[in-house]
Formats: sequence, structure tokens, C-alpha cells
Amino acid sequence: MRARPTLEKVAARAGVSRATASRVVNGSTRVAPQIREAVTRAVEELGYVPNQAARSLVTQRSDSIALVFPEPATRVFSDDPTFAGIIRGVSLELEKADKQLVLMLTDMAGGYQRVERYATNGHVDGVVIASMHGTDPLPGVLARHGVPVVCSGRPSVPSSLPYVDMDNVGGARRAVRHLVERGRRRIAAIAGPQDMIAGIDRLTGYREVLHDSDRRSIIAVGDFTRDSGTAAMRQLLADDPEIDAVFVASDLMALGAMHALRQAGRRVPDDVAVVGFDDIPAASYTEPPLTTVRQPTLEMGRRLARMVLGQEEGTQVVLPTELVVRGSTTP
Amino acid sequence: MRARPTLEKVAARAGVSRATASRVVNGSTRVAPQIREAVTRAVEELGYVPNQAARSLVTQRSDSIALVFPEPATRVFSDDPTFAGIIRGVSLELEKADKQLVLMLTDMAGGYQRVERYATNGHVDGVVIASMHGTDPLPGVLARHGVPVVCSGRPSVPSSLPYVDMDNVGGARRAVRHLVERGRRRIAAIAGPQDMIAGIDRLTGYREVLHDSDRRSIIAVGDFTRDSGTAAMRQLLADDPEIDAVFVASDLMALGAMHALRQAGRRVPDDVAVVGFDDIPAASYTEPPLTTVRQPTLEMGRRLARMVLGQEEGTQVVLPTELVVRGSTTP
DNA sequence: GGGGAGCCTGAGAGCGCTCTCTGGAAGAAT
DNA sequence: ATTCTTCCAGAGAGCGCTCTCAGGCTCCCC
Repeated sequence: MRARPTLEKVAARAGVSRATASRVVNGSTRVAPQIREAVTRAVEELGYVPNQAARSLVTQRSDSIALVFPEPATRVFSDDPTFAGIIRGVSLELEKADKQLVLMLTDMAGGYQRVERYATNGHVDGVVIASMHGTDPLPGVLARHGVPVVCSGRPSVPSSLPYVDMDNVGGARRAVRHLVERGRRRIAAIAGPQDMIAGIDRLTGYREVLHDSDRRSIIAVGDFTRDSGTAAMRQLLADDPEIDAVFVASDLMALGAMHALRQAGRRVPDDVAVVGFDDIPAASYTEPPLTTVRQPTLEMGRRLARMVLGQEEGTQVVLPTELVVRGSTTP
Repeated sequence: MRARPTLEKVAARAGVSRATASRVVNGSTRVAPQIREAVTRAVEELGYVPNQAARSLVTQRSDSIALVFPEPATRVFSDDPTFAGIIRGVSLELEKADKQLVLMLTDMAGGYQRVERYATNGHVDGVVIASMHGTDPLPGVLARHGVPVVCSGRPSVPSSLPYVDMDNVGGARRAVRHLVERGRRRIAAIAGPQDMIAGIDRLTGYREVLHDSDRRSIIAVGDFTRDSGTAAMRQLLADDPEIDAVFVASDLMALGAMHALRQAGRRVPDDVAVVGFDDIPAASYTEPPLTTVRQPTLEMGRRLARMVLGQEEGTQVVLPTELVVRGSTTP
């Protein structure tokens, strides 16, 4: 492990001052060509890489961005590819901008203060919050401290904070409209938690289409887990045995619902059609494969990153979702 | 956005020198109690948090650890909870040590140089590599530069590099022995890629048990994806219709295999028993639920972190795996 | 009572870098 | 020829912190 060369060394080798070497390294145009070249050569010969700490100290920038996942979210990490997509998207975009990605998985309790302190003290140039709960106080706190913040998901209370959201309402509408178009009469819904914007919006989409098509809504609420989907489906069947379709606000719950249907002796899609939401990998492995709504998670990550870097125009972005039709709604 | 207080401010408020304030902040014991308390109070009143850049500049430490995922791995990110577990484990342990987690998703091409430069230039105090390929050159390069490195998974070429591995051989043996104990006679295997240590070891375990129980092995090779599992199962059935059990080197492939079995009209477990490996969430959702081998991914992450921080004794750790018996092997 | 020994505290030197400010050279304008 | 402008390089201050070193104090022992 040889000692790392400093800018001083580079300057000496190139026969210029440290200031000039710095100018070249940072790409200033106001340097004579031959001097620029001499410095560039010295940099390469010495294998010089700027010391980030020293640079941060004077520029007050850290060249890194925090990506914050509330702990509850990380628990479903493994089940939910949304997060993986976001991480990849953010990573891709940060890499392009030569920024570092600092990942913070926090519990709501102590972790939040840690994030807050860390972020408000200039350790990062911005924060991307992958919070699914719209009432999260963290974004507001950070914004008040002047830290650039972007949220994934629209806050449930209207605010001026920048966010990137999926078109949950639109996706739900398309899904339910699909069921209507397939000739289903009695379309139930298994909703997600109503304290999450995704849960609320998806239910809204369902309600709107049902209202437009003069159908009565029949709803059970789950918490996005598979088991809650099973329970909700059982309840729906008990409430109304005539159900011939169900819109489920998450694929995981949809898997549970299909399980309940199978146990109840209903065939999918013949007796009951099922639509999910998320397009998790498992959705294409079920029998029959699950019709669902795909979300552009990678794109979401990219936009989040670009917004927090200030490269994006708008501050409130809604990305389109897409219906993926599979066997659970078509014979 | 108020200006952040500096150590100087804290010292002034506490009526001591900057050096003493620093000592208190860094927990030196050689400070008089009342002075310590005065400084502590000043720190709290001012909401002081040390400037990491300034600290790094003089200590030559960064207090952050890089977690590197080769890009191919991140593609299966969403399917494979192994990575989620590792991330969580690493995060947990780093948080405890007050270190930051810098996540780097890299492609083999340009990304590697980026990681190498970044890590060899003191930006991080250590690197955890979640590489699944044992022949990865990165660990060796970093180690040669004096950067602490730990790999997840044993390198396929023997080396002195520290690693944390799962007991793949042991897990496979237990799985296959379970099939033997259930009275299965003709036990096939769907192996993973033979350029990955996990693929190799799991096959080894299968071979050992089959050899010990005087059975003939019958093997097809997949690439850990679901589709490859389907294809492999079809081939196995074609090769030997008498198969009454199959050990599959990954759950994803096992899902594919079960799909193929169903299509071929074989009942699981009555006609053919199936054991997978990994215990992904979907494994408990199949019908019947999949018997599989669980890996302590969270623990793996923790150990990786502690090893790279130098908190761990051993340098080559193998964690135990556990057979989870479900319906795919028992009626 | 004098001299060590021991323990705290403060002064100050940098860590490596950026950035302002100054100076000097060269070219343009008078 | 003189002054003004323009442009580029260097000097130097400091970002906020840690850590060595030295000084001063107290306490103990002879």
C-alpha cells in the first residue's frame, strides 16, 4: 500500500503551483494548453485521485446521496421487487453523476434521528426517501433544514415537497376496466392499508370505474401481505358468493387470494378472475399466471436520483403504470 | 438552514479549548468530570455533530464501508432474498459501529475500475463483496492494496482471503438424506451453474449422499432461473421416467421443476418429491409448499460487516444451513 | 519543605484541497 | 510610447478536526 500522491506532488512533478494543478483537475478552462497537458500527464503517471475528504471540507459538498428505507419497508424487501428496482435506478443515475450512494435502513424509532442528524450536517448532498407512508415527518424536517429531498410516493397530505409517484389510480382503473371489459359483473376489491397512499389510490381507481359502470363495490382490506389477502378473499366470498372477479391491490395479496379461491373450490379465471398490482416475479409463476399492473420501478429510481441532484425540471412526477394481461383474467 | 456549529463553538461555549472539546467528543477518559459534563452540555445545546470530512482528513479514515454487488447479481436482486438479507445484516452491524454503508452496484466492465479506484484511495475503510462468482479478481486486487476485504461465498480457488460462506454442501446433504429417509429410490438433481461455488457445493452434497446410499445419480444442470428449472425437469423426466424425487439447487429452479412436473401429470409429493434450496418467500406459497434449505442471510450480512470491521476472530466462516420440511416432500 | 511523578489542559501544527486575490505578462487601445 | 484591458499563474488563507507536545497543576514521597 503505497502512499497516495497529493495534489502538491502532482503540481511539483508538472512544475506548476498547487492552485493550477487543482484547476486542471477540476476542469477549469482558463489554463494554457501545454500546462494543462503537463498536469494531466503528472496525474496519470502518479495515479492521482483527489482526496474526497479534503475536497468536501472546503467545498461543503460530500458528493454523496443518501437513500433512506424505513425499516418496515425493508422487511418486505425480499418479497417486493419495487425496492430493488428503485435501488438499481438510483444507483445507475448516481454513478453517471459520479456521486456515491449511501444506503440507510432505519427503524422509525432511533434511526430517524440518526438520518436527520446525518443529513442535516452536510454528510450528504441530498436524500431520497423510499417511504411508503405519506405521513412520514422526515421529508419535511430535512427540507426545512435545506437538504434536498425527494420522496418516492406522493405524500398523503398535500405539500410542495418533490416526489416521484406511480400512477396508482390510473393503474387500478385500467385493471378494473379490464375486468369490466371481460364481462365480469360482480367485481370485488381487496384494498391495501388506507394509511398508505398506494393503498388509497388503488382503491380510488377501483371505486371510480365501478361507479362509472354502475356496479356496486364490495371491498375487504388487507395489509399488502399474502396472508391478509387470503383472509380478505375468504371474507369476500362469505359476504357475497356471487363474486366473479376481484381486483387486488398487491400481487402478494393476490397470491393469497388465489390460494383462498382454490381452497374454496373456485377456478381462476373461470369462476373468478383475479388482477393484482406490482408485477412481482412470482406473479408470472402462479397457475394461472397473474394479470397485474406493472410499475416502472427502475425509472422511478432514476427520476428520484435526477431530481435530488437537481437535474430534473418538474418537482412532482407521476410515472405511468401498465396493465399486464395474463391467465388469471383470460382463459 | 442555520450554520452548523463547529467544535470551536462548542469549546467556546464550554469555556475550554478545542483540543479538550475534541477529547470529550471522542470519548477520551483523561478529562475531568465537570469539564466533560460542561462540554457534553454544550454539544447538546448546540446540536453539534462532528464534520466527517474534517475528521477523515486528519484520521485518514472514512468511517464508511463499501458493499459491492456485481451487476449480474443485482439482476436477480428482486427474485432472490439472499441479497436483501445480506444488505440488512450488513446495515444493522454497521449502524451499531456508527459506520456508513456505501452501496455500489457495478458491472464487470467499467464499474470494477471505479470500485477499485474508489476503495484503494481511502474513500472507504473496507469492502464487502457480495460476489457469487468465486473467480472474481476484485477481492485480490483490493487486498493487495491493503484494503480490508471480505467476500460472501468461498472463492473457488483456494486463497487466504477472508470470507463468509453458507454450508452449501451440508445443506444439500441434509436435503438429499431427507429424501432418502422418506424412502425415495430414484433421486435426481437439478444442479446450479458449475462456475459458482454455491452451484458446485450443492451438487457435491447431493453426490456424496447418493454415493453413501448406493444410488445412482442423475443430474441436469440449470442456471438458477425458474425457466432453466422447468427445462431441466423435463429433461430428467425424459431421461428416466422412474424418478420419484428431485433435489433442486435453488428454489427458483424448484418452482420451475414443479411446474414441469405438473404439466407432465406428476403429483408432488405423491409421485415425485421436491426439495429446493434458499427458502425464498415464494417457496412457502406454492402448492404444496416447498421443502427447502434455509440460509441465514441476515447473519451472513452481520458477520461480513463485523469481519470487515475487524471485530471478528476467524477469517473464514461457514454458517450452518437448515432444512425446512414442507409439503413437497411429506404428504 | 523540596523534588519528582502523574495527570490534565491548551497551544499549534498540519491533513489535502479549493478559491480568492494579487501580480505580471501580453495584447489592445489611445 | 503610454495606459488600459485581458488573461493566466501563484501565493496564501482557511475548511474543521485530531494529535503531539509542552506546560502547569496537584499530590505524594523522602
